[in-house]
Amino acid sequence: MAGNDKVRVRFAPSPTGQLHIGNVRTALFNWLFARQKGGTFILRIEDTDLERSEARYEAQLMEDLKWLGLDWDEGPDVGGPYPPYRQSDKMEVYRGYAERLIKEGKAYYCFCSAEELEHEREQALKEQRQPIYSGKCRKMDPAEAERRRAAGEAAAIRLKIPERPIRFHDIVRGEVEFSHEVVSDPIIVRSSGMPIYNYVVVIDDADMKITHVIRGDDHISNTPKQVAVYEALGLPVPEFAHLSTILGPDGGRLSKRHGATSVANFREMGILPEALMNYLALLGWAPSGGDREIFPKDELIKEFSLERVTPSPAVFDTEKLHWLNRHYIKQSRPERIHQLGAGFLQRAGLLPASANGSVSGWSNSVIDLLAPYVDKLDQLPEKAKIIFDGGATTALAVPENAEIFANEKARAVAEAFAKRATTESPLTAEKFKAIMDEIKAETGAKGKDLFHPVRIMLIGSHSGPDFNRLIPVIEEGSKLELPVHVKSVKERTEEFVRAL
RNA sequence: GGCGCUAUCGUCUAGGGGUUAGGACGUGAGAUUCUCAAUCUUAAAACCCGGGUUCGAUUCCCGGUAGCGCUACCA
Repeated sequence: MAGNDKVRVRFAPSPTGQLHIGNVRTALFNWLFARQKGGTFILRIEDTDLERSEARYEAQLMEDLKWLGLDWDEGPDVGGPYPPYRQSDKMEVYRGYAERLIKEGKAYYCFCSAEELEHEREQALKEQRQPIYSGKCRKMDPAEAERRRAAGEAAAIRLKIPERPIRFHDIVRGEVEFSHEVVSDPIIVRSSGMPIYNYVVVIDDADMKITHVIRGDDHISNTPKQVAVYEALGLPVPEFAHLSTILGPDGGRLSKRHGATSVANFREMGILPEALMNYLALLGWAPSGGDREIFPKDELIKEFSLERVTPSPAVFDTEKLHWLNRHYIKQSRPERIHQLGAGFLQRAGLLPASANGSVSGWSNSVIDLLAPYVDKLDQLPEKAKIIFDGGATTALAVPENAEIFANEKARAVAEAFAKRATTESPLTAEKFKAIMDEIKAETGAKGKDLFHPVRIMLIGSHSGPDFNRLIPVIEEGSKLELPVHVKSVKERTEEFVRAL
C-alpha cells in the first residue's frame, strides 16, 4: 500500500439486529482514523445473508451511528463514487469475478454435497485431524466439471489456497502468519449462486479502494482466506487493524446477560452520546502518557492513533461510563438536559405529555435540582420521588428515620416546624431560613439534629438536595396541574405530624 | 482437538533492561456542606508461572497456564 494514498476506511455491519457496542467501537475507531487523516469514512451494508438481514435494522443502524455523532462520506443513503454500498445490489459483480477466477484456474467448481462435507468433517474431527476440505474436486478436470454443470448439477465455487504460508501485516498486532495447511480451500460462491462473506468483503474493499481494514479480531482467522482472494485477483492487499473484543465483567464476551449491549440501550438509559463515545474510545486506546480521560470529539480526532490501540481484550466498565456521563451532563447546556430529562419524566407519567409554559419552567427546575444526582438520565423519575411522593407517611417505617425520631429533640423540632410551616404557606426559601433560625433558638437543636428531622418530614429521607432549592420546587409544583399531585410543604408537614 | 490472538492494581490503561511501576474508575479515610451528591486531599491496590539472554528482567526470547476467537455452502 503506497503510504501517501488517501486513507479510505469503512464500517461494514450486517443489518441482522441491534447495533452492538463492540461494533460501534469498531465504527468509532474507523471514523476517528478517517477524520484524523482527512480520509474517507464509508458505510457499507453487508447483507449477503438474506435470511437474517432486515431493512429496519439498516435504518436503525444509521440512526444509531448518527446519534453517536458519526457521519459517513459514502454509503447506501448518500451514494459515492464506488456504488453500490449494499452488497445485495452487487451480485453480478461478484459473479463476474468468480468466473474470472475459474477461467484462470484459481478457483474450481465443487460438487461435494453438504452432507458429504459434514461427514468428512466429523471423520476428521474423530481422527483428530484438521477438519479442512479434502480437495477432492480440486483435482477434477475442468472439462469434466463443465460437463457436469451443463448437465444441470449444482456446484459451489472454491478458491485454491496456495501451498505456502499466508502472511499479513496488522497495525495492532504486527506480522501475522498462518500455515496454508490449516486453511481449507474456502467456498466463495454457494451452490445457490450466492457469494460468501469472505469473498465479497474482499471485492467490496478492493472496489471501494479501502486502504485500511479496521475491524473486530473475530475476523483475524478469516484474514488469510481473504488475503488469498486478494492475491488470486491480483488486487493490492490493504493494511489490517484487528481490534480486541469487548468483554463482560465475568470475562466472557459482552452479551445481553450482562445488561445493555446495544447503542439503543444506552440511548434509552439516558447516556449522552459524547459520554459513550469518550468511553468507547478509551476501551482499547489510550493517549500517549495515559494520564487523560476526558476527550471530547475534537480532541479524540486530534489525539487518536491506530498504533496506540491495545491488542488485549477489555472489560466493559459501567461505573466508568457513568462517571463520564455525569461529567458530560454537568458540561452540557442546561436546555439540552432539560429537554432530555423532561422526556424521561413524561414517559414515567410524572409530567404531562405536552407541557405548557409554567409546567415546563417548573420541570426545568426539577431537572436542575436532580440531575447532579444521576449517573444516567433514566434515573430521574426515581430521584423525583422526593418531589412527587414526599414519602412523609412512609418515612417513619424506615428504621433509620424512626431512630432519629426516637430522640425527643427531633420530635420537638418537627412540631416546632409544623406549627410554623402550616401557617406560612406557601413557604419560600427566605421564610424557611427564618423559621429554622427560630427553631434553632427555641429547641437548641443545630446542625444535623435540626435539619435531619425537617428533611425527613419533607422528603422522607435525611439526605437530599439543598433546602433553598428544594422548597421552591415543592411549593411551586404543588400549585400546578400535574398527572401526579405534588404535595405542598404544608400538606407534607401535616401528614407527617399525624403519623408521628 | 488444531490454529490464532491476548496477558501491568478489582476494572480501563501509561511505562519500559536499573522507576518510590504513573494516571483514571471503583473502594477506604479526611476536609467542606444541614445532609446526600459534587468538589478537594489522602490511603490501600498490579507487572500470570517457569526457564533462557543479561551485571541486572516486569520489560527481550522460548515454554507452560489461563481467557478469548476461528475452525460453515453465517457475517
